[in-house]
Order: sequence, then C-alpha cells, then structure tokens
Amino acid sequence: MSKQLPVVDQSLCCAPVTRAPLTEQQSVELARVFKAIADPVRLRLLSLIASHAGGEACVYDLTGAFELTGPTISHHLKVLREAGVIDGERRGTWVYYRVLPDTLRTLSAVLVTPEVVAVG
Amino acid sequence: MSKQLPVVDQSLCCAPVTRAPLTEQQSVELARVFKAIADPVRLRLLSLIASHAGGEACVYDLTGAFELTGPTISHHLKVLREAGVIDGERRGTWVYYRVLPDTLRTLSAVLVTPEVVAVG
DNA sequence: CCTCTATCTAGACATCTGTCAAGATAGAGG
DNA sequence: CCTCTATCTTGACAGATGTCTAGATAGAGG
Repeated sequence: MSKQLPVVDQSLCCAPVTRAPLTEQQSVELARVFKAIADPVRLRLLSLIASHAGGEACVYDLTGAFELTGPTISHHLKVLREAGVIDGERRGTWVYYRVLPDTLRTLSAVLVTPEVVAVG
Repeated sequence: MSKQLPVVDQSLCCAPVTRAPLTEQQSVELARVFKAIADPVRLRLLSLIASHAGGEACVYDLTGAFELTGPTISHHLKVLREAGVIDGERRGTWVYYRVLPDTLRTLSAVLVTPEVVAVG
C-alpha cells in the first residue's frame, strides 16, 4: 500500500508562504498535496479517518458515510494515498487507512500567518 | 475589489480535521478555499504578495515573475480573491493585492495534527 | 476448489480548469 | 477629449477531474 515516499519537502516546516517567495519547484510540490485535500469528499474522508477510534478506519466504514459508490471512494483514497496524506494497510479482508501526520503538519506550517503580515 | 465577505467558517479555528469528522457543509466550504490555493501559480502568487515589502504587491510586479500572460495572472488573482485569500485595492493606475491573514490562519489551524493522532 | 465479501482497476463520459488571443475598462497626463 | 499604460473580461479550447458501470483481485470459510 505504501507506494509513495514522503512527498512534501519537510524543510518547508519553518518557511510559511508569508515569509518568503516559494520557488517554482516548491510551489509545484505543495500544490500537488493541497490539490489532494482540496475536495469535499477527500476532506471528509481525512477527518473521518483521523478522528476514528485508533486513528484508522476501513474502507467499508468510510463508504457508508457517503452517497457514493465504492469505486469512487476508492479513487479518492488513492488520490490521498499517492499524495502522501494517508496510508493503507490490508489486514485480512479489510483495508485500514490512517493519516500520515508529518504531511498534514507541513501543510499547516506552510500556511501559518503572523499577526502582522509585514511592517514595511 | 472586495466582492466577497469572509468565506471560511472561523469556528474551525480550533477544530482540526484530525479531531472530529467534518460536516458535509464544512467540507464543501473548506474545499472551496483549499482549491483556490491548490495551484502552483496561485501558491507562488500568494507567497510573492505576502512576502513583498509592505505586505502588498501590484499586478505588474507579479506578472513579471511568471512566463504567463497578463490575463492568466489576472484569472488566478481573481480565484484567490473570490476565495477570500487575498484582497485587491486600486490606487491610481495600479492595483495592489494583500493577503487576508484570517483565512490562511483558519486553513492552517484545520490541518494542525497532534503528535499522536489517537490513542485508541 | 468454490463462493462470498471487501476492495481495487479500467474505461467512459460530463464537467471543471488553466491558458491564451482579442477586446473592454480605468486612471494619468497631456 | 485623446492617448498611453495597467488591468480586467470574454470566449475558445485542450487537458485534468469526479463519477459511474463492469469487471478483476484478494482473503475467509467452507
């Protein structure tokens, strides 16, 4: 299930977009991950997985929370997985997903905004 | 230039996606804003504006930083503006853009992830 | 080996998105 | 009023995206 290594440049952890211009490469990399979470279904999937008991949830539970077909949920989980936002593990019949906290933390840090954006 | 009121539910400031499932409405609202920043050009625009002297930048400066036409940059600025991420103000011939820090702060807070995602 | 359930893949299709060229609008300064 | 520059709007088009149906794969349990 772990088809991807960490995707986000962790050095961004202390370099919010408000402090210095992103390089073109950084912006492409970040956009890839933000695109993954920039969807209502995927944001809800993320919150369902992260807040589920044990920090993980199986596809069956997740599918039940939407009025969408299995393949569609599967597609969204794949997008999140390939972006390094979640990871899945098969245990028996079920596949369990959990969030990869480092990725979310990096995204959060990138958007941190100081009280006063700039003072000349 | 201020065609939109604040778009993001500020009550999300203390409710990261890792703590509780998002409602469908919250996820739609958040996805709208994340979609706005989930593009390499717009992320760079955002960082250029936010880190520019005085916290603002005019379109002319921004356009020069890309190999894209004026209308394309204008389009991206409009997307960011309508999502409540930036705001623009005309002063004479030029239009100056600045970030709306509350929006970025909300997005950042939503993605905050505790050290241990859950302990059973 | 067969079947049942859970999950994923493949392919199709409508919609959304990023980009550009052409033209419109808005001040500045004659 | 005219022109020049900065910015935005419109319309067109290729490519990406979300969803579905149909079919494939993987364990569990006879």
